This record gives sequence, structure tokens and C-alpha cells, in this order.
Amino acid sequence: MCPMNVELHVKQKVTDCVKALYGSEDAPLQLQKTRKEFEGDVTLVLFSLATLSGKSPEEAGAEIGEWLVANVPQVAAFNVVKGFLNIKLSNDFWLAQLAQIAEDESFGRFPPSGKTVMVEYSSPNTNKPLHLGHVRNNLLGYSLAKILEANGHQVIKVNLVNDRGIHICKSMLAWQKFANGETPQSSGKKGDHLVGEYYVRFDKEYKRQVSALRHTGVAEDEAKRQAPILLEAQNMLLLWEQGNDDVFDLWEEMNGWVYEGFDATYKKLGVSFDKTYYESKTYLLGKEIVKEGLKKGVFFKKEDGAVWCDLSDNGFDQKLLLRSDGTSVYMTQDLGTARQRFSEYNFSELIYVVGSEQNYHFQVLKVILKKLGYAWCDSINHLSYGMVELPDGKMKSREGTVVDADDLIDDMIATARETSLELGKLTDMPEDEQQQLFRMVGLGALKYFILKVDPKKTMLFDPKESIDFNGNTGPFIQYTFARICSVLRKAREQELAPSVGAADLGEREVELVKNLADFPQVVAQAGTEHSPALVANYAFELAKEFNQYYHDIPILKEEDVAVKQQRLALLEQVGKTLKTAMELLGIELPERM
RNA sequence: GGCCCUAUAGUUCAAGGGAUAGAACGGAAGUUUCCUAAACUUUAAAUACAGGUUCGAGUCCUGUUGGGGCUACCA
Repeated sequence: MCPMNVELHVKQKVTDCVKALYGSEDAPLQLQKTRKEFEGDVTLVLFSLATLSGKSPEEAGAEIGEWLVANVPQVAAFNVVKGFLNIKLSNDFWLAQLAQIAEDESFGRFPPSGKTVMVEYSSPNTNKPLHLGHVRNNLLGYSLAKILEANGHQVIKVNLVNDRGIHICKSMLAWQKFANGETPQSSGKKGDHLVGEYYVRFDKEYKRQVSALRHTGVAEDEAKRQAPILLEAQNMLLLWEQGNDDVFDLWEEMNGWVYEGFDATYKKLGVSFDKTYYESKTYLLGKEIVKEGLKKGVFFKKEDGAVWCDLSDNGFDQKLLLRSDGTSVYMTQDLGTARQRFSEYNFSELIYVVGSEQNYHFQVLKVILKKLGYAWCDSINHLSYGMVELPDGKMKSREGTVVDADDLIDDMIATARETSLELGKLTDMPEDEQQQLFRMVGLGALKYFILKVDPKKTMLFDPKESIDFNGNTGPFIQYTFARICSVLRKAREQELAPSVGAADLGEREVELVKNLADFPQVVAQAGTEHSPALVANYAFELAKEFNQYYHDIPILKEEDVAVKQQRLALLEQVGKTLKTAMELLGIELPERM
């Protein structure tokens, strides 16, 4: 029997039982983990079975329980409370589970599924540095890829760089006007930060001009459209699409600065990609698709020359695909990028990790692709995650009210250093190892903080309250792991090897094995639901359970050698499982801290 | 205005239609001659409001109210 699904195993037995007792082949069975306050491991909910058997839930429960004890060797006992049959499995059963987990080198990872999935994440704009919102995106995307791999899928991680468009022109224009030739070299600033400053600078100037126009009596809407600097930016985009050399050179230079900055941030975060797409290289294909769509009559041209798609049959409005000046928009290039990917790779699912504010965009993207007749549009999925809010609302790059990714990472590492040094356990650790540890712990705290939240939900980040290192946190799990390593190190020094099977499992040990046995299901569920949070919460539960065990039960001081070795084996398996779980979140675990 | 998402302790998060709604932080009170106290133990504290479906609702449906997002020739 496979160690991975206790509930399924019991369910099979109950099915046999219901068949034997009531002659029903496919009664709907509801099984769940037994709540802590009751005696038992797996619980059968009896209400529907009561209807089926024509007996009261209590009677049916007793009957089934007796049958199971008599016919299934792994069932040790049962009790019925109200409408619930609590089934207790034998210690031998749990011991066998532990043995199988220990044997399984890749516990929690599934064999190859034959399925290939592409995950797009990060998708930055090259006009500003990464902020906390991007951090959530990057961590989710990277973790999702890891989780899908653990589910046996082949995963292609891709990035799509929004390297062209009006917003890029804005920072370019502001740089031309206000920078006096400032470069990362001349100023010592990180490239993406430098460019971001000019994006903010553009907005400042734009607002100034709009307000000046309004003072001359121009209406607000009109002023927003007519501000000279905006017109200049629009013209610059046009020149870019026409291949103007000066604009192109500036664009390449400034984007180069940004890429260098991004690479540094990605490296610090520990995320990576198998392939990077650039919108500057796919938008022409998008324009091509728009042309084809026009020919097919899927799209139409308005009097001013702009191209639209009418989606009123699908419950949406009209969608712009090409501006009246012929330049392309976000949707245009996304059409091109999607088609290119499906023509380049053979995958069965494409997951876009993109914020929920773009739900509409992705619905429309799929509908348009469908209208164009691309059958693969159905394999597009949007992992829509909630925004990260600050106490006073949304972050806005334009207004500079953002939590910068680099600053945040540096702060976390600094806090980790401070905390560690205060505790003073590292006096004999070499300096470079200490640096690694501070980085691990700081990033562990940040990553866990973000990934433990259900991706769909908006989350709040208060910069004034630094991210915790105690309680339900990454460092808590890291600390648990370090303790396990410490005990195992000492065991090795005493030449004690972990070993399963020579002793009975105590009650506390069974609890831990139960937790361990849940892990594969958690990985599977995290894969289908695209939710790293499930893995994070699982790891916390396991670590918490372990810490309680560790506090109460002596391990190295146990006198019975067989028991001691078995406890060591259990420790080892908890450590192994924590390590795998954290790997799926992109969090490293230190062997001491 | 229309469409979508959301509402759980003081705060940040959990809870596959099932039992007495779990944690963490913060608050209060404890534990270190003992394998790492970044730990452990005890304690107070919550399902926005009103209906409905169900044997059973934080969970599903309707309405109300609050919060957020989208509805751009921004991405």
C-alpha cells in the first residue's frame, strides 16, 4: 500500500463494508481527518449513510465500525459520537507508514505525469524598479512552478518583459529633459531605480502642465489629453514603432540599465526563468494577428482608423486593438505573445501569474483568441492574485508610494542579522557562513510572510511593523529544522543511526506520522489549486507539532536504544519533509541558526 | 452607473456543507541546573447585518452595508 493516502485507503475499506452490509456499490462516502479532541484517525460522516441504510446514524456507525474492526486488520478501534464514526488505525499501520516514508527518497514528489505546463510570471515593465507587488508575483510564480514540478509536470518558467509602450517612453522623455546625462555609472545608482526616478519625474511634470492648462480655462479632460509632455511621449512611441534611430538607441540604453538592475533583484530573490520574452519582439506578430482578424471580419476599423473588437455578444464592451495612429496596445502584444508560445512549445497549459486587477484583460484575451479560432485558448489559465496593500491604500509607482523590493530585501536581511547577533549563538561560525545565514533567514521571513496567504486574497503590508521572526513565520520553520539537524549531528557523533521498526510508536509519535503522511496530498492540492499557501500552512503545522513533541519527549536521553533510534528516524523524516515543503516555496533551511 | 472580488479575535492569517470556528502577533501569567528559549505552557478575545436552502451554514442562495478592483487610444 502506498503511504500517501490514508483517507483513500480507509475509504476503500468502508466502500467494501457498505457493500457488504447494505448492498450499495457507490454510496457517497464522506471521510475527513478526525478532530483532535476525539479519539481516532479518520472519521466517517454518517448522515447520508443513515438515510441509505434506513437506520439511525448511531446504529449505522456502530455496525460499520464493528465490521471494520472484524475485517480490516489495520483498524484497531472505533467510536461513534453523534453522527460521526471515528476510526482508529493500529500503531502497526502508522509504523508501516513511517517506514515507507523513510524509504521514499522523493517523498512528496510525484512521478512524471507527461504533462508540460508553461508558467509566466514576473512580467515587469522596464520603466521602474520592482516593488512589493512584484515580489508577491515573483514568489508565487516561482513557487507555483516548483509545486507543479513536484506534481510530476514538466514546467517552463517564462518571463514577459513589457519593454515597450507609452509608459517606457515617459521615462525616456523625462530622462532626456531632466537628467543632464545622468547614468548608473555617473551616479552610482542601480539602473532600474534611476529609470524609475524619471518615470516619477514625468508624472510630476505632467501634473504640473495639466494644472497650468486648467488655470488657463481648459477643461480637465481636455487638459489631460493636451498636456505637451504627454503629446511628446505619444510622438516618441510613434517614432519608436517607426524605427527612429535616436529613439531606439536611447530605448536600448535605458532598458539595458534596467535589465542589469532586475537581474540583481531576481538573483537576490532566488527566482529564475527558462526563457524571457520581450514585447518589443512579439508586438509585430500581434499587429499581424489584428490584420488577419480584420480580414476575417472578427475586428473592425472605426472612422479614425483605430481597430476594435466587438465583444457585446460575450457580455463585454468593445476592446481596442490598435490606436488610431496605428500603434499597438497591451492586448495587441499579448495576442502575439500567446500565439508565439503555442507555436514554439508543446504544452497543455499556460498559466499567467498576474494580479487580479487584470481579470478583465485575461477574460477578454481568451474570448478574442476564441473568436480568432485558436483552439488552444482553452488551455490558458490566469492565476489571479490579490494586491498588496499598504495601510493607507494601494501602491502607486507613478506617485512613488511603493515599497521597493531591493530596500525591503535589504531590510529583512539586516533585521535577521540584528536578531541573530542579539541571540549570540553564532560566535564560532565563520563570517561568510553568517552572511549566508542572515540572507537565508531574512528572505525566509519575507517569502513565508507573503506565500502563507491565499494568493487570491489581497494582503496587507505595514512597513512600520517589520515582518515577524517569531510565531507563524519562516524563521520558526527554519529554527525547527536547525534543531533537528543539531540532534541528528549529535546522534552521529554517538554513532547512533536512525532506524524504524524495532520499537512501538507512542501516541505523540503517531500524531507526527499522521502529519507526515498528509504531505503528498497537500502537494497535490497545492498543484491543482495553484496555492503555495497550502504548503506553507502545512509546514507550519508540522513544525509546530514537532516543537511540542521535542519539548516533551527526550530523544538522545532516551535509554531504550531501539526507541531512541526510532525517534531519530522520525526526526529525520520530519526534517526531510520540512525541507521539501520549504523548497517548494523557494525557502532555504539552515542546519544551524 | 455597470461588472467582478472581498468581509472571521485589537492586528495579520486558517478552516475540502459537518462535531466545541483554529493559529500567530499584541495583552495577561508562567517554563532555561534538561537534545538550540527564534522554543514551550496557561489565559482573555471573532464569523458585518437581515432573510433563505439544509438533518447541519463562516462556507451555498438573495438582499443590505462597508472595503477593493475593473469599466483607458496605461500596462
